[in-house]
Amino acid sequence: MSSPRNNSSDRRRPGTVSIRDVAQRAGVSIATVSRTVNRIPTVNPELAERVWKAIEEVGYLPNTQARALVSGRSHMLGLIVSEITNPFFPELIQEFESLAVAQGYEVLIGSTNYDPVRTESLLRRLLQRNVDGVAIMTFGIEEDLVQKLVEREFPLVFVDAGPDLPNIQVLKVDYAEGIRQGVQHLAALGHRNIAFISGPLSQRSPNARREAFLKSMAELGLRVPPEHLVEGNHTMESGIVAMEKLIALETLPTAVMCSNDMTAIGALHALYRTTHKVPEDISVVGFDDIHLAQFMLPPLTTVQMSCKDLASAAVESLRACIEADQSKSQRKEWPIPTRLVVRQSTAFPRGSLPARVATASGRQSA
Amino acid sequence: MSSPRNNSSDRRRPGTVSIRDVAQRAGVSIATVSRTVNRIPTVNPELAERVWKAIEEVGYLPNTQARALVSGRSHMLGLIVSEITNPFFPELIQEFESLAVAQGYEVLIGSTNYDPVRTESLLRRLLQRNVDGVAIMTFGIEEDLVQKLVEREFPLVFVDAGPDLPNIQVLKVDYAEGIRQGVQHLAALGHRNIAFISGPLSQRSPNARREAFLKSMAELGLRVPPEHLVEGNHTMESGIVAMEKLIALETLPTAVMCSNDMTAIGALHALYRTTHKVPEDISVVGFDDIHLAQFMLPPLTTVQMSCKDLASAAVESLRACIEADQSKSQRKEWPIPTRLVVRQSTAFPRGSLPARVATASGRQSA
DNA sequence: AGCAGAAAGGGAAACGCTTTCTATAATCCC
DNA sequence: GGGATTATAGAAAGCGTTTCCCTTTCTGCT
Repeated sequence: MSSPRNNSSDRRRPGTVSIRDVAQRAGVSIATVSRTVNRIPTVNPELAERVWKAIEEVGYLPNTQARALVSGRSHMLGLIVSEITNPFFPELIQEFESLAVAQGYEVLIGSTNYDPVRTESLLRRLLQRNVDGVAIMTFGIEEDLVQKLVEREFPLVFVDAGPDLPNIQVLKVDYAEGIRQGVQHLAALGHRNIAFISGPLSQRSPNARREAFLKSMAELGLRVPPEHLVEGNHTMESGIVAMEKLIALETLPTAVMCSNDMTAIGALHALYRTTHKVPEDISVVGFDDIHLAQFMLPPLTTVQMSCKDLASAAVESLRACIEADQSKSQRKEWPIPTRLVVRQSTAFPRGSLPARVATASGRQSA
Repeated sequence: MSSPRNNSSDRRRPGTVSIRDVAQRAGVSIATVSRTVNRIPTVNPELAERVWKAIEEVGYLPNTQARALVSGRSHMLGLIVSEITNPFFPELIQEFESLAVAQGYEVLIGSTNYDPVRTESLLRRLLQRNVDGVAIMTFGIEEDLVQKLVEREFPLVFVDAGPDLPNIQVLKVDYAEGIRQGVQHLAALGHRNIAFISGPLSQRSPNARREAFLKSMAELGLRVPPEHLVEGNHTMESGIVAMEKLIALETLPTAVMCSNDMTAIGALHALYRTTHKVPEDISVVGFDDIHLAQFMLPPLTTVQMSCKDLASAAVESLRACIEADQSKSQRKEWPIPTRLVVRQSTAFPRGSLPARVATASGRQSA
């Protein structure tokens, strides 16, 4: 009882039981307990059983910090998003988290709110917490900032583009395909005047979306006057403002594509408030396919970018990177497909054939 | 160089620098470095400066795991919410996180999705990660489950009600006040037939909201027939379904209160699809005042429960609990006020004075 | 001058675990 | 049956910190 290191001692939080308590209870050494817990095959099955029983009895939970300290792996992943209040991201977080947990990782979440200062301190905090890897799913980030912080080989996954360092993976979203489908869908309905409300052009991904739009239009020989390209910031409010700008033009475009769904929802609101009817007066297409999109009035036609795909590629690439046995896993790119989901916010432009014939407007009672 | 423990040694992740590297560089012992970092006043200012310089030069970041191991504090807080995809919760998470970070805590987030199994494993994971405290902001949880897991004195904060254990704090949301304001607002407009769409009644908080509604109605001598009380589950989908049930009744109530905003938004959709006009045909009141509420069509009248209040009470109570020097901080209750925010989804019932006179319907162009 | 007490830095233990190394007992082969 | 091999368990060395305790050097007082 006077051993210098007796178990269940001094000032630990009451109820905390350590590996020593289990060892004592089972009458084995702590090494054996550790091996049992980690299912190392060299431990005698009978002994193992005794250990498990002891674990059960004393209610032992291995201390993750201690584990992390000795193994060098924290089994935590960082997840950085742009804005947690944009509904796209909670959906992404949910997927990411459940995949990560299934692989035995915990997730530390951070939202940059588009603020470089916040972003930097966020990343620093994550590094200090010894996360095993970070997914930066912000659709645009100051790269030098990252580069500065992560000179060491550190598992990192970006969306669209990242610095060219070892261990850095990139999820390449195929904006071109989904957006082309959207443009072609509108063109097929007869639209010629299609406007685009972009995200913040200081960032990479919003730019890529806009480029994809312009390219798709060019392919069809459709001109896009500069006043039909308005910049927003991916929030609903900015969608409202942007749409109001378009409404103020002499000639309203007959269709609008938006860089994300929240923008499209804002656009819908602006149109509704000014008694423009969607899709009769103007068609609207979003991007992301968030859950809310199908519940809009009318249900929103949008380009789907599956968070499932995004999340699973992110988790998978990080895991591969982390668990790779020093075999330098080459920087790898993971393609993320996109595709158009046609709902009821798009129809023939006014003046062509009656819209109702071709697409349900969704405004009648069921 | 052949010392058994030379710095920047073997298989640590390249770039990782420990307290020893700093000590060597500054020509002091690791104890001094530690004291410097922790700003213990007994270290000579000149020496401290040398140490800080060395820290800067080698790029030292203290290892949080090691710190946690020895100090017994992980400086992490758990935050459990019902459903991260319900927009109320990201708003709450954001507030909670920024307050926690300001206090030097990191946040581990979990979403139960109303699944007791998930909840249990979630809580277990958090305990295993040695979080210093957990905020269970789920508006309803199986209490025995918690009781079982948290027999030890462990800082925990609940919404509405929790088991009566030491170190357990409760945020008492004053549903009565906000809901009474809502009911009285409707009654003052002339409504007599007011329906209520509740949340899942298996949980505590939805129940409290419903009770508050019934009580407020009773105070005014207003009867609530059973068919005007319909149960949902706080999702938009359930709001749609619930509203459809009300619409199918022989006589539509003239107003509906909802247990949360997502339900109200669902109700709005159901009404819109069946060509009922809000607020002319029927008034709708929500609860929570999520960001989206003001962007509904019409902007939603709702009872505000400030996430700021909720988050700051949660963080503050946990912090107090954690940092209390064993002085048994009595179980404390923290009141959270609620209040009605009148927007444009409520008006005189049809048949009374013209609604437009008294309340802007918000449907005209600005 | 001599000593008490303070100031300040270093040595080393401890936190709870993993893992290597070593010791013992059991098994094998000729 | 004896030496060599193979299973299996324990001892102990860390992992990177904090902190207790001790030593050394001063300062001040009689």
